[in-house]
Amino acid sequence: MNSDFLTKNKDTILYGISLAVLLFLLKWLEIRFVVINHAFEIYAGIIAVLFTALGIWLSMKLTKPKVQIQVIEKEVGEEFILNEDELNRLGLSKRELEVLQLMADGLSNQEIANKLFVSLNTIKTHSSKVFEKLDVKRRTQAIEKAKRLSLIS
Amino acid sequence: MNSDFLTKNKDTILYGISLAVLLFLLKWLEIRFVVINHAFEIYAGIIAVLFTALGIWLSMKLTKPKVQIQVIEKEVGEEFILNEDELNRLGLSKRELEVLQLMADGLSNQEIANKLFVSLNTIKTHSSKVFEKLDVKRRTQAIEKAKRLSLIS
DNA sequence: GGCAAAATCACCCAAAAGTATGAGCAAAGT
DNA sequence: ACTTTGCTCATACTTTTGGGTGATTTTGCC
Repeated sequence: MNSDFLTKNKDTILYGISLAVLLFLLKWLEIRFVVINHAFEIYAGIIAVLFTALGIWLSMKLTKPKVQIQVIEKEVGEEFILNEDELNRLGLSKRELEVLQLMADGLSNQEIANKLFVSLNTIKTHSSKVFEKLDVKRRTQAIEKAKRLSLIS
Repeated sequence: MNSDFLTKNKDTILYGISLAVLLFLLKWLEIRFVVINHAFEIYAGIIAVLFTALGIWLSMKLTKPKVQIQVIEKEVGEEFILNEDELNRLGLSKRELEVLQLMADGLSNQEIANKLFVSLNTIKTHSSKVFEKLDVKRRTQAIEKAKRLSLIS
């Protein structure tokens, strides 16, 4: 309760104390400059600066810092993530998957063979194994199914 | 350039003008209270309040609002939207596109012919036209390119 | 009606894809 | 040593795809 009061009115109390200090200073300077009358301008300038500083400090305490929230929307792409579960379930080997991906990229069997430094026969063998494991009849079916199951990109 | 200077130094100028006004006021009050010497406290209190207000106002101007950037990731859906521009550019007819889609679905030429109630020769003709317009050599290339260009789903 | 484009169809042929069968080799596991 | 798995390769054959040529019909626009 008591500490609530202090916390709640912290700024008010601080302002009050600051003002009291400054007013005391003002009074003290007033007494001095009533006596030494020719330095009146200096006295006035001092209180101006002091109270400006007080105002700045007070303002920073009173105003909550403005937080401007800027929202940026970032589109998340279609990044391909291999479906390892399905891959293991179907039992496709690394080589078979490799051939399947190149098939989907539009390469002919001979082109795939050239790219992988093997013979055309090897590619035909892998293709057959892929069709068997995917239970399809032709490459277009294999590609469609492999993309659907996230086996290839 | 001139307006740049004004915009950039807006706060400084305003502070300067405010200070000038207040100093003028201060000088004016100074002249009056030199004459009427017994109201010195009132004069001191006035400048205190005025410069406090100036400080508060200045502080609000000087502090920049904090900018907090919040990034929201937005998932791009899988919804197929036909790329009509590309379709028009390539000049694919409705029928050609239809055949291309069924090709990508994994159907053989004969199966496509059956589905569309036309002869195998018709499908072969449409295929050839599709390959020509897409500048590809085989169906796997046609499919890959058509998907890339959002012509088929 | 005339014209161009699209759709449909036929036929011939070559190339590519797909099937069937078999074999060899290396690595890993039992 | 034996078995299993994956990769590689060959041969013969069948099926499908794709290119070429040509024709007819339908559709849409002026």
